[in-house]
Amino acid sequence: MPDVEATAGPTDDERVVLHVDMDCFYAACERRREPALDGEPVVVGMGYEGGETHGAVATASYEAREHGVESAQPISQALDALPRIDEGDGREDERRGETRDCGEGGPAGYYRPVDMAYYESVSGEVKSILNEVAETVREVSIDEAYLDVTDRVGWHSVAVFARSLKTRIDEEVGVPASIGVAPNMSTAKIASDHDKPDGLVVVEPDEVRSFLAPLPVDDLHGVGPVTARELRSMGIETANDLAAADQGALVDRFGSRGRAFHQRARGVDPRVVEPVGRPKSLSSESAFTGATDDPERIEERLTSLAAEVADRAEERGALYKTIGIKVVRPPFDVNTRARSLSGPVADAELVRSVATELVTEFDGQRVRKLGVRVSNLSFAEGTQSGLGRWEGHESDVESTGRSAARDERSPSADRPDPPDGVTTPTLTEWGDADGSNGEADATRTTAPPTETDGGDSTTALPPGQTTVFDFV
DNA sequence: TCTGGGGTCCTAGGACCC
DNA sequence: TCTGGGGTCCTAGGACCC
Repeated sequence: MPDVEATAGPTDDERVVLHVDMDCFYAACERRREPALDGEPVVVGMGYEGGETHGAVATASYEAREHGVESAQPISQALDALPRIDEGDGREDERRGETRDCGEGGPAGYYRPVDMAYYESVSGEVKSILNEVAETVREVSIDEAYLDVTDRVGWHSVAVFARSLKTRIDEEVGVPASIGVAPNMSTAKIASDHDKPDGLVVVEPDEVRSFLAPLPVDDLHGVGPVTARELRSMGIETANDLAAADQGALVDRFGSRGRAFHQRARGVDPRVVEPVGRPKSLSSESAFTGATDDPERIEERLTSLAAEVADRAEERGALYKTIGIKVVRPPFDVNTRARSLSGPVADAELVRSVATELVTEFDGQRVRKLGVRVSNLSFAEGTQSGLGRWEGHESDVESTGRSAARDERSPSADRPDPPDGVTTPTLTEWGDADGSNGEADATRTTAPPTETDGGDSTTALPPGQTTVFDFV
């Protein structure tokens, strides 16, 4: 986070920031394609399949929330609070108890599994409207974005502007949004949340302090249950208390976050609205139905997670230098292990083999959830097809001398072997905006690849043969 | 409360280098 | 053998967000 002093450009008072937050987005999407759900309690479950009881609540409509269904709640618990409506599709017959017929009286709701592909497409429609009305848009998540409209709208007309944006999203896309307007991101975010659903709250610069003052500290972005509890133990209950607290004491207790809390409680947030950059990591995880210590199930699951992650990295043109796993043991013991390579790679088989090796530490232990993650990402300047090409990059070898790991997937049949003693560049450009990735390895070298020429892809490797690779 | 999945950022200690 | 201090990278864990 930049320092206040270090931030160039307009001061807080001069910026006009919108936070657009879709209301119960997943449920709204389900309603868009199934209008019969309008006005009904709708629960969208993650890791949930129709008729089942496992998984967790991703989104509950306000009607469902009224009956005690909450976000992140286990589906089994949601079903206790709000039984499932029997939709007569036959799936319900196998289940016991939780279903209630519509006519039976008592509240009941519609349950749907998450359909990310569909929600992404709806989100894309919303985001294209946002990008039309503002020059700077930061897409925070599938259902949330910040807009800086300082150059387009003044405080006198921003309410009208926001109102018409809401209407446009509703009419053109068919999902409701709440909007908060304020001189900075932190306050705009709180404002959008302040009158949900279908809210519109404008906090002008001279109202910021009084708007924030009475709010409980939990309402601040970045203050979760743990921090809120600690703040309360310091006698700090509201944003006003936090604003009045000694910043030094907050920093002592919360480190760098302490200063941000203090500032935001005072309505100061130096962050500038800018588009999100490249991802920093990619991961896939998956829970077992009940814990398992069966090595085959674990291996199998790990293999498919590794393939998923490698696929997604490839789609995005990402190379990774670190491969890691996550192992969650009952009751909820989270363990992570990671290993860094000597250079960035894009190699699905390597992800699998490293993940498999890392998980051996947990052999014989019961596992409830597994994850695979790649991090330390770097990106090719152009497309993935530019990776691993040797021709024409001799000069790069000299200038970068980089320890690029060999890219097993790259076409190599017609590629001349690199000269002895130099490394194979996997990228023509190492453009990382901040130079934080890769550059540090510039002086290190790795022996040229010695493994067999795998032909055109890793599939040419015999089963069980892993890539020859030296770890740091 | 029997807890899903995909991320970000921060911290702390250790290895290693100069 | 014991003494620094600065810097970077790596790993593991944790809080938080949607």
